[in-house]
This record gives sequence, structure tokens and C-alpha cells, in this order.
Amino acid sequence: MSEPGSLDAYEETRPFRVRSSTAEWAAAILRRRVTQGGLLPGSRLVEDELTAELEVSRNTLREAFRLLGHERLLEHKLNRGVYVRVLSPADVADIYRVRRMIEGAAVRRPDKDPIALTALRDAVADAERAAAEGRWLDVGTADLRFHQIIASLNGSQRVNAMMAQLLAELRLVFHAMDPRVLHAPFLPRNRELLTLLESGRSAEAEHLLATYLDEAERVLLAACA
Amino acid sequence: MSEPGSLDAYEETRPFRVRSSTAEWAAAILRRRVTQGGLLPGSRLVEDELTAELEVSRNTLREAFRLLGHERLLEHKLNRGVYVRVLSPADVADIYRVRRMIEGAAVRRPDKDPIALTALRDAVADAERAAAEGRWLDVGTADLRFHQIIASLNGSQRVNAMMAQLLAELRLVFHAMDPRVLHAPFLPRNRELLTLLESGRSAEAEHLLATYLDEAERVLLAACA
DNA sequence: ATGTAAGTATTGTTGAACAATTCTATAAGA
DNA sequence: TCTTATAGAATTGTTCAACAATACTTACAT
Repeated sequence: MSEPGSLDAYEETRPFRVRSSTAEWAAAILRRRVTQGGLLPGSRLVEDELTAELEVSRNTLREAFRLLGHERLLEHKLNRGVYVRVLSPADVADIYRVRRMIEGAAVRRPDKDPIALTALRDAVADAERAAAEGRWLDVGTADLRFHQIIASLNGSQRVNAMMAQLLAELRLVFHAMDPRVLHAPFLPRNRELLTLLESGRSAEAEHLLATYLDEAERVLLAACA
Repeated sequence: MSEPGSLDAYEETRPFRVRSSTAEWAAAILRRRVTQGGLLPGSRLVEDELTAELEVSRNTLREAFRLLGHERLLEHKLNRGVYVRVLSPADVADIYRVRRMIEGAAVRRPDKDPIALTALRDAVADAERAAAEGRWLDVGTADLRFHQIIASLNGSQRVNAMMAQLLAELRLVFHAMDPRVLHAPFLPRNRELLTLLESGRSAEAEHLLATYLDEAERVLLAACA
């Protein structure tokens, strides 16, 4: 059915309507609001307001809260309500620790899936095009897609899911920053990294990626400290 | 956070449960039943039965289901009920792919936390003692603890959580096997791996670990195919 | 056997209700 | 003025009962 390293964990839009529960539907809507910045970190999610707006029952809404809490996008404080997660500097450092592990293992792999490489080329091209046209939010989207595909080189569904979750968490910090200063510095490096991967220079790719992640971490730490 | 074992509360202590929500409490009980084999893979969890037994409402129980579903211990089939997850060979292969990544990165690290090393020694000693006394279930527990500590060398909370979840999933397969034939072959290797880690021979440790994981995967694949 | 239709059981979702807890605003006391 | 106390309001935690939607079972007909 689904290949070991397929990207289904990342795709957000499904072409045909899939039967899912109301709770998952509500969770999907809230997830999108959080990751796309409609709900900023620290915001409180009041049950009465959301039940009215989404037209679901409180019980169903609470099931959705459980889902998103487990994804670390919401924080559930007992008797105090549900809030959009606020990442601490320690969280950002931890996320980059995991990214180094996942993406590092990915580029170190000798057997690169050619389909993934093609997808990487597309992502880089999309990012460059968006940058040229000043669509910096789209640059960010393409950048995240690039790294999601990098992670997929590991060929593991679970790693794909972990990566998707990590990047969703990272978006919580992105919203506090100007997307241009956040993504512009990393555009040429993605292109360079792609070139190294295509030519099989894994060691150099690994080194470039390491410096990439170190600098990205520094930028984000400065933003949320 | 609310891992099984932190509070060994059962039905009697329920009135004193104040720290966490009822849903998390129910999830903790079900999680323990699944990981400890009280509920075998494929078993169906009927709402009416469990609400009666745990004395929680259906809504609360469903919140617990959501939690455990997200942990991949339960499988939620729409309109068809909730089942204890049955791992496919592909799942086992995927889990070992992630283990190779996580534990590989851990042993490759140059800076080993001395506290973790001490904990590793304890785990190995516990396993050997349990084996000598024929307590093979305890051997398994110590073995899992050993590898959880290995993962913790990465120094990342999120990696620790991922590893804990992976090992919980693996237990689903363990229950289909004799714990002796499952763990006995790996006991001396844990000791050997520990020795290599203590003496800083990371490359050798990495190699030993790789062969260890390859063989463990083969054993489990044979068991669940 | 195969397929179909009716009846039953279970899940999906809702709304109301009430208890438990937190928040808020006001008043009393130092 | 600043705390502290406290009553009241607001919100969350949990349960229950109801009904709709779906799946499962059984009996029957072909």
C-alpha cells in the first residue's frame, strides 16, 4: 500500500474526501490555524467560543484538544484551559538536536532515492521562484518541504511523522519573525546542499547541513529568548 | 509525563487521583495493560465494557482512546471500534530503522554522560541477575531500560519520548514470543556494548550495536510474519 | 453456497446538567 | 496604599441520556 518512506505524513491536502471523525476534522482545522499563524502561541482556546464557531460539541472538541496536545501544538493545563504552545529556548534547542540527528542520518545515507532528489529539486526551485517574487511565506513553506524531504531519505514512515511534527512545532516560533530575514539566508544553502547530494558528496553535505542547522538554531533562539 | 509506573494507582486509589485528568488516568491504565500484555494485539476494546470496568464515562474513555491511538498502541477504526495495535513486519522494520538512527547517533557521540553510563551499568547488572535467577520477564524489562538509556545519550527530551514510544510498540510483538529466547542472546552483547562505551571505542560500539539491531530485527520479523 | 433484507449491537455525536476549580472584583483590615 | 478575604461569576472536568449513523448478525430466499 504505502511505501516505507512515503511522504503521506506530510501532505495536508487530500484530493478526495476521506471519511474521518468530527474530532479529527476539528483537530485538522485547529492544527492549520496554529501552524499557519491564525492562532498565535500563548492564545487561549476557550471551549464555548470554539464549540460555537466550529459547531461541534464540547466533548468532540475536547477529543480534538487531546490529539493536538499530544502533538505538542497545544498545552493542556488542568482546570485552566488549553493554550497554543509557547516554545522555550530549551524547546528550540531540543528540536534542533533532533533535526541534526534525523537530517544528519538522512544525508549520510549512501542510497539516495532518485524520486526524493527530484522532489528536492522542485522544492528548491519553488523556494527560489517565490523569493524572486517576494512571496516570503511561500519561501518558508518550500523550505520546510525541502527539509521534510531530506528527512524522508531515511525511508521511515515514523521518521517522516516525527519530522512533520517537529516542523509544525517550529512554525510556532516562525510566526514571531519576519519570514524574509528567517528564510532568505538559507535559500542558497539549500541549493548548495542539493548539489552536494546529487553528486554523492555525502560528507560535505553533512558538514554543510550541520552549519546550516547551527545557524538556524541561533537565529530562532534569538527570536524566542 | 504520566507514564505507567509513576503512580501505581488502581481502582482503589481512584478517589485520590487529583493530579491528572480522568482521561489521562484511564489512558495510563490501558497503556499498562497493553504494554504488559494484559491486552493482546488484535483485542477489541468495547466502550460499554470498559466504561463499566473503569467507571468512567464514554466520553472520558474516548479521550483516553485518542491519546493511546496517537501513541500507536491502539488503532481506531471508524465506526468499527478500537483495537490493540497489531504490528506488521513492515512496522517492525520501520521501528528498527528508527532505532538504528537514534541509538546509532547516541553511541557515536563523543561526550557520554557519566550518569547515563552508571545507569547503563545498573541495567546490565539487573539483567544479568534476573537471567541468573530465571526471571526472564525482568530481563526483558532491564533490556528495554538499557536501550532507553542508550537513546538518552542524545541528550534530547524529544528523542527520549520517541524511544519510549518505539519500545512500547515493540512490546506488542514481544508478547507473542518466549521472553527467554528473545532476550537471552542479547544479554552478553549489552555487557560488551557497555564496555566499549566506557572505554570510548565509539566506532566499535556503533558496529556492535548495528549487528545487534539487525539480529533483533530478524528475530522479531520471524515472530510476527 | 450466495445473496439479501430485517433486526440488533456498537460507535459517533450531541446537549444538558452539575461538580470542581479558577478567575474576578469588591470589601475589610493592616 | 497594600494586602488579604471572600462572594460571585466564569470556565473547565465529567457524567448521563438520547439519538443518528454505521456495522454486525441472523434468518430467509434463491
